[in-house]
Amino acid sequence: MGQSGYSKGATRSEQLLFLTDDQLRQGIELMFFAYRGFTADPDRLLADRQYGRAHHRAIHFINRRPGLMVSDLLVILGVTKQSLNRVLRQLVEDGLVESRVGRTDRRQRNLHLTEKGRALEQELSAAQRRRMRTAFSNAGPDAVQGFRQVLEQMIDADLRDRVLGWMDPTRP
Amino acid sequence: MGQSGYSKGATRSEQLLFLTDDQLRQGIELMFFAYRGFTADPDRLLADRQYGRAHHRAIHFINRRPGLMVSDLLVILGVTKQSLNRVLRQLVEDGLVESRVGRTDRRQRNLHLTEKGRALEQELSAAQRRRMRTAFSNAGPDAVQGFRQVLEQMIDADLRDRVLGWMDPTRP
DNA sequence: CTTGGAATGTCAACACGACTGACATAAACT
DNA sequence: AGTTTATGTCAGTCGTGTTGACATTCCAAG
Repeated sequence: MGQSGYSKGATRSEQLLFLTDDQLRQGIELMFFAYRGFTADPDRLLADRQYGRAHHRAIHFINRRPGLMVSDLLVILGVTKQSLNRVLRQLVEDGLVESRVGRTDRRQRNLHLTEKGRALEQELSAAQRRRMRTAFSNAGPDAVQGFRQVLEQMIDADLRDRVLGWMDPTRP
Repeated sequence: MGQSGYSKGATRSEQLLFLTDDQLRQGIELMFFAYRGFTADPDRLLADRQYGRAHHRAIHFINRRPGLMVSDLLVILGVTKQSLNRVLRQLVEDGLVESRVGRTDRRQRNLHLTEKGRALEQELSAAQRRRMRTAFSNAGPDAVQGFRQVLEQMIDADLRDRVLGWMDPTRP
């Protein structure tokens, strides 16, 4: 149960009620409105500093994996190097990110947050965690488990395994 | 249970494990990656026709509430009238949307999809539903219930009630 | 050692979708 | 008649994505 999905005692048509077009549409609209809320708090903080979501994403993942290479970040973010490079250049110029030449392969650049970068990261993620914590707390742990299961399934299949293992190393 | 959240027999610290910063961070990253997947299919279809997500959103909500006014759409989408107007003008010019003068108040414009507009809407929403259906199906109905609970809580509090009643009229 | 290719950076041009500010028009309300 | 509301429009700016072309650096294979 749980994993496979059906509550016991339901008829076949009742079992599939959660897959009606109307339920799916509500799920779609929920994703739209929830994502707006999800990004609202960091967006406000970023706007003050003339930054956008792209800067937030770069900062987030550099903080998560200090020393990661530009090429890794490109795969994670799914954008072109030109697009990422503009953001990265600003962050380096502004002293939030440090780009160190790789030790073994000196073509590579290892990215690190500076103290100033970590400070902004903390501010942004604290705001985002606050909303996530309230949502999780109000919904309860069982709901959180379901939330995770559905979102994992919504990720592109060819990215899913890579990304999930990356997010949580204690995984199959 | 469920609503209030705690599985019986768990200690207080176990009960709150789902609220650790690490769990919250994983939730945040999951939202990022899942939203990319969520928009990927429609994005491809839209790119072929030189449209973007803004067009999709307008088409979606005009289809959902035929005859809705521009001002309603502005509130739902949370953008400026200038931003919406550009998109709307294109859709009208391209013959996907019809803008009819209001019967009672002739300042208002009631928006409707044309046959051509409905055709594109169907194509876009079919692709998006396909992914949502697979995700729901793989995760199961209990997970879907949790998914909905968490996402509802993530919506801005001042929008939540309005939007939820709007999405599902069979609600408190 | 030379050559090929990978990793990275940069310049230019462009598209899109958001924003602000200012102004226009028509219709409704008072 | 004057004000407010609903809508549309023009002009400018910004952040973020794209393609295409080209340069640099450096590892690795011929």
